[in-house]
This record gives sequence, structure tokens and C-alpha cells, in this order.
Amino acid sequence: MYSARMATQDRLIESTQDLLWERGYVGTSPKAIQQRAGVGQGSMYHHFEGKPDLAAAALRRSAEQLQAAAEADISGPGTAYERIAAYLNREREVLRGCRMGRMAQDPDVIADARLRAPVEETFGRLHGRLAEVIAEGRADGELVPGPDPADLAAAVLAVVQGGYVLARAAGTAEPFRQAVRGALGLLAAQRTV
Amino acid sequence: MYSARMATQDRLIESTQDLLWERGYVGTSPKAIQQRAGVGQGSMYHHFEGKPDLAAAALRRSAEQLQAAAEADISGPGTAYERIAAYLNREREVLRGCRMGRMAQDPDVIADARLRAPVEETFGRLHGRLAEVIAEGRADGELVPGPDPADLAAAVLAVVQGGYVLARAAGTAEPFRQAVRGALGLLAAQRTV
DNA sequence: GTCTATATTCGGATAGAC
DNA sequence: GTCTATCCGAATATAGAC
Repeated sequence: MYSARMATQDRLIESTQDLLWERGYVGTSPKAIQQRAGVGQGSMYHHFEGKPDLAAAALRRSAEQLQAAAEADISGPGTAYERIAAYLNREREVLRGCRMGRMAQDPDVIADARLRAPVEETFGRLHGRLAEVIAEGRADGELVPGPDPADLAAAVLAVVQGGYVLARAAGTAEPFRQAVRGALGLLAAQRTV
Repeated sequence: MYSARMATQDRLIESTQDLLWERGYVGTSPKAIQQRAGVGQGSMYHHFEGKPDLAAAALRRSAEQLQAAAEADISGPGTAYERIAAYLNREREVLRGCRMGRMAQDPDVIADARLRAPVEETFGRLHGRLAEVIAEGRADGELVPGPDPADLAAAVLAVVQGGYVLARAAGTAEPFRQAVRGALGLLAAQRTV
């Protein structure tokens, strides 16, 4: 249930964002969305064509938010290592998992280009930015020559996404934190300092 | 549809294993299981109490199979690095994702101790074995002193699980392979050789 | 052990009044 | 724009015949 001040569309979108995060696409029903938004059936179908349409809007918004948050860390001040560490250490609410990564598991999302696009784009951009930061670190002499920056960037992203998986499986955030420490330990060995 | 030779229970369990992998727990209906197994309603409810019971049996079996496969790589011949590389490079059918990791996303699985146990146990054992191998590599002088073996083991596991996520999001196996190459590149730098 | 009814609720949506 | 009524099929099971 959201502020009565907020526009109906926005309440519907936010409810959908939350439910997709918690329960995934298959597990999210229009009725549940309406109830959480405090909105009736007719209202939802007036503003959106149906569940896929609303989900697409919710995923687009989540993608924007996630990209903005990650960008803030990755493009912050500091060395390449520090910026990657900032990104890795930012992650929060580990047991809720990643809003975008979760969607990658859902066959109905993967099968629908409109739903998959925000997910693919989010990881594509993050990957690109991380690879740039690593390449800059190399160029500056901060990092030793070694594995392809694109490969390292993928490994960093994977540690985060996999960390979420391990944490949820374990019922505790500890595996996520271990994985991040492990990855940072390995990256630290790449520094010339 | 499975061999008519196979016992009804086994056909039901295998159908369930496949469907849980493809569609997750929420996305898997008793009817779909029966159809894939070529078995009627009554038959399924004769052998199993219901969907949760059947899912528990399927997850237990998948857990055994996954653990055995991973154990074969991790405990094979070679140095610590080579055994980890064997594990990382073994992964297959990347776009299908991990049968166990997928379950970690499903709230109904996570919430039910009986369903979550096989998932938790699988990752727990894999983590333990990987940490042992890394610790052995340290003790043998193959690997330089560095991050906690438990942290490195978690990072390795996370790279695999996260690699699956990135690959499915991208619609191609490439991100998985990049992440594995990146992780192996970082691990290679830990060798004393 | 397996099959065919039957039951109940939910999922996803349309129709039309206000 | 929002509400209520209604629709149809799927999800998950139970009952009882064979």
C-alpha cells in the first residue's frame, strides 16, 4: 500500500516492482498487484494493457534505478580498485536478492523480448563500465597486466549475482560477504602498489 | 515422457526435476508433471502426498547428482589450481542455468525447510570441498598466502552461479565464459610457479 | 495402482455501470 | 478514471470406481 498522494500509475508500478522482486513474474498476479497498490481491477486495466505491459514498465523503472545506483559507486572518486570495492561493498539487503538478476531465472521473462531487454541492458551497461574502470587502472599503471578487462568485469558482476544466490540458499548473508572478500582479495593482488 | 520401463515414481521424480529446472517451483504444476511423466492424476497422488512432497524428492535427487558431478572434478588429479579449473570449466548447458541455484530464487522453496535443505546442503558441501582444495594448495606451497580459503571458495562458487545469471540475461553463454576466464586469471596470479 | 469424475480457489481478463 | 459483475480456464487436490 502506497501513499494516496502518488498517482495511480506510479502506485501500480511500484507495487509491481516489489512483487516481481519478491515473487518473480510467474508468482505475481494482477490481483496481488492491485491489492498492494490499493487500486481496483478496472483501474489497473485502464492504465495498462495487462500483466506483461505493467511488468515491462516496472522492469524499466527498476533498471533505471539500479543503473543509477551502480553508476554512482563505479564512477565515484578513487583508484580503479577502490571504485570496484565501492561497488562490491555497496550491496545491501542481500537476502532479498537482486531485482534484475532474479528476472533472469524466469522463463517467461527471458522469452519476452520486452521484458528481457531492461535486464540485459542493465548488466550490459554495468559490465561495460566495470571493464572501462579496469582498463583505466591498467593504463594508469595501477594494475598489472593480466586477464582481459572484459573477463574481469564479468567475474566481478558474477560474484555479486552469485553471492546473492548463495546467500539465499544459505539463509544468511555470510556467503555473499565471503565471496566479495575473496574477489577483492584476488583483485588486490593485481595492484602494483 | 520417459521410458515405460522406468518405475512410475522415478518417472514422476525425473519429470519434476526437469520442470523445476525449467520453470521453477511456482511455475510447475502437478498436471504438467503428470503429462510429462505420462502418468494420471490418481497415480501421482498415490505415490506422493502432493506437489511439495514430490518436489522435495526431486530436489533431493538433483542435489545428489550435482554433488557427485562436482565432486568428480574437484577431487580429480592435478594441482589445486587445476582442480578448480576443472570444476569451473566443466559447467555445461549454461543457458539452462543451475538446477540448484535456480531454486534459491523461489520464495516458496526458501520458505519451506524441506525444500531448501537440499539446496543449502549442496552449496555447503561444494564450498567446503573447494575451501579444502585451496587450503591444500597453500599448505603445499602451490599457492601464495592470501585471502581466506573460505572466501576464495565462496568467490569461485559465486562466479559460477552469477555466470549463469548473466548468461541467461544476455541470452548467450558468453558472459559465463568471460567470468570463468576472469576468475581463473585472478587465481593463476596466486600460484607460486 | 491407476483411472475418471468432481470440487474449490486463483489467474487473468472483459463488460458495462457510475 | 474507477468500480462491480462476470467469464473461462488452470492449479491443486479429493472421491470413489475399476
